[in-house]
Amino acid sequence: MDRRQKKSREAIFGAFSELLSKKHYDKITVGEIIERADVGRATFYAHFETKDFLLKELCKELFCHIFDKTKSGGENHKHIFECDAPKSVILHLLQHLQRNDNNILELLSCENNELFLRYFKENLKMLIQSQPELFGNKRDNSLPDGYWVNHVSATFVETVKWWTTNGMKESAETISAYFLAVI
Amino acid sequence: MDRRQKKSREAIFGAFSELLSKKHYDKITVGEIIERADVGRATFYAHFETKDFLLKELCKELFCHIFDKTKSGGENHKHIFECDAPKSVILHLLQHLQRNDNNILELLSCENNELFLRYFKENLKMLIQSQPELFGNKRDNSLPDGYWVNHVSATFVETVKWWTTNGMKESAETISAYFLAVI
DNA sequence: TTCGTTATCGAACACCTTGTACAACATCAT
DNA sequence: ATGATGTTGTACAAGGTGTTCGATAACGAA
Repeated sequence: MDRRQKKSREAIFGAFSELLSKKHYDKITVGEIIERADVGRATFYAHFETKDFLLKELCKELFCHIFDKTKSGGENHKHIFECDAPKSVILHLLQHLQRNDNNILELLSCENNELFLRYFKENLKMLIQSQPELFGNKRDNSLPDGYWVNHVSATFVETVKWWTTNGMKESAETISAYFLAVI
Repeated sequence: MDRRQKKSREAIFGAFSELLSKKHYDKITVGEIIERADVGRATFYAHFETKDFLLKELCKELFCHIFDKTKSGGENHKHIFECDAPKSVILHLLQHLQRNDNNILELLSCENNELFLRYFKENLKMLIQSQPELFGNKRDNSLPDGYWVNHVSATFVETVKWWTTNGMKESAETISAYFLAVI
C-alpha cells in the first residue's frame, strides 16, 4: 500500500479514536475528524464511504487483532485457539485487554462502549460456537444451544464492561474467577 | 392537559414508534416524524427540545408503565413489588411483555432494541438493588454485589432479547425456566 | 534521475437537516 | 363571548454531508 495512503488512513483512525473517547459517536462530525487528522475532506471520502464505514473498519482492525489466528508476538504467547483449558482462554483474553493492545481500553470504557462491545460479542459467539468446550459446557441439557451460546458470550462481555467501567482495579485472575463463578 | 397538546404528543409518539420499528434511530429525521404525525414543525419543538429528548420521554412512558408501583389493571394482576417468590416476579415481567402492553415488543425486537434494552436494564438494576431476593440470591459470597446485580439484570435483558429476536415461540414459563437455570 | 502514476489538497458546490421566529388561525376553558 | 393557549405554514440562518475538479506533491519503478 502506498505510504501516503497508509499515513492518511492511520491519521484518520487515530483522530477518530481520540474523538470517540471524548464524545459520543453521533456528535462527531467528519469536519472534526479531518481537522484533527489533518487531511483534506476529499481524502477522507476517498478512504471511507461514510462515518459509519469508518467505524466498521476500526472495529475490524481492533478485533481481528485479538481474535486473529496468527500469534500476536510477545513472550510465550500462545494463540487463543491453541490453548487447552477453559480457564486459560478466558484469562488469555482478559490479559490481552489488560495489556491494552491497540489502545482498545479507552474505547471499551468510554460512553461509546456499546458500539464496540457489540462487535466483541459477535466475535465471541463465533469463537464459542466453533469451540464450545473452551468456555465450559452447560450443565442443563434442556437449554437450547443458541440460548446458551448467547448467554455465555453476553456474560463475558458484561464482565469486561463491568471491569473496565469500574477502573480495572481487580486482577485478570480475579475477573476470570468471577466469570467462572456465574457461568 | 389540553386536549390539543395530548393529541399532538400522542401523534408524535405514534409516528416515532412506527419509524423506529422500520429504520435506525440515527437515520430518522424530525421532518419524517412530523410528516407522519401530521403536525407542524413548530409544534414538534414546542413539545420536545430535540429528537433525543423525544426518545427519553418515550422510554419513560414505556418502562414507567411496566415498573410502575400502581396496579396496571386486569385479572388478579398483582404488582411486581407485591409478588412473593422470585419465580413469580420473573414470570410476571415476561407475561407483561408477552401481552405486548404499549406495543413495546416491536421496539424490543427491532434494530433499535439496544436503545430500549439499556433503559430496561437500568430499571431492572434498580429493582434488584432494592429487593435482591426477588431474583434469587447469589450462591458465591465472594462475588461483589455490584457484579452480581449487573450480571443478573444483564442476563435477564439478554434472555428477553433472545426471546424476542427468535420470534417468541416459547412460552413465558419456558423462558423463565431458562433464565433460572443459568442464574 | 526521470517519468508516468496516484494520492492529496483546498475550495467550491448543491443538498439536506436542525432549531428558531413570527403572524395568522383554531381551539380551549370559563 | 372572550382571553389564553396550542397549532400552522412559511421563512430563515447555521451547520453537516458527500461530490467535483484542477493544481500540486509524493510515490514506485525503470
